[in-house]
Amino acid sequence: MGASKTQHFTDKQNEMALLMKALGHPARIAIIDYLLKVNTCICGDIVNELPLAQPTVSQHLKELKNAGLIKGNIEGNAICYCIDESTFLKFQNFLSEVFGKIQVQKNNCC
Amino acid sequence: MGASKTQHFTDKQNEMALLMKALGHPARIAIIDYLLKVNTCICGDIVNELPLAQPTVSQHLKELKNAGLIKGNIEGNAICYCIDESTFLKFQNFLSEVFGKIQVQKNNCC
DNA sequence: TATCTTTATCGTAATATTGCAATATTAAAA
DNA sequence: TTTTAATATTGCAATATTACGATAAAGATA
Repeated sequence: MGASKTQHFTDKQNEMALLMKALGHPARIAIIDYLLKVNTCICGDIVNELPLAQPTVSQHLKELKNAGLIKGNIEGNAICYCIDESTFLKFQNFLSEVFGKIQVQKNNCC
Repeated sequence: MGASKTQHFTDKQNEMALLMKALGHPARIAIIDYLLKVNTCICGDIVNELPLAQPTVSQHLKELKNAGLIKGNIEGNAICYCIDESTFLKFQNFLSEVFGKIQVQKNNCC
């Protein structure tokens, strides 16, 4: 089929999965890496940083934006992109719960 | 095309993306949630916990196993699955770096 | 205004993912 | 040995993703 049966899962599970999926491509990880490295908004040179054609980069940026992981504002004839910290913090909270449970995992037989 | 150009990205970026991708489906998040909830290995009732057919669940389990997020051992005529803590810890380390950089992000214009 | 620069969108091809019915596999139980 | 139970694999259809050339859109610049 190809379409996930999202209606059968909790909102939290779906939300978590969407964030993970948005980061589930090396180009999008690279974009986030870059935005973190420069530690500021980027108005213009993301395309040059990636080994992909401009339409492809634009598409990846769109997906990150849809997931709420980055923000983009029009800035003259360029677009200014940066990390959306609030979504990352929410993501971090999700993951803290998960990792917290892992710490106390016991009785493994595998 | 449909195939990612993984060769152009760093090993770390590709590794991170694969883990994210493996968790980028609500059914797989639900499987991890369940394994964490029961806090032990599960030999048998994962299929009943999910609103999906048995072959579909089996496929999701395979993907989680390929990504190293869960371990599975043959246990009689059942399979015993549990969280692979070492992979999650590696994942957590990756993410700690990312979230650490987010904390000090400044000069945002968006 | 005409041109340049930058980013987005459209269209399309190649490939991947999701889901399940049917079937296979494997070991326990009868 | 036959049956039962649990999980995996195969095969397929529907849909999604990835990538990019061509083109559009929109502001800057000459």
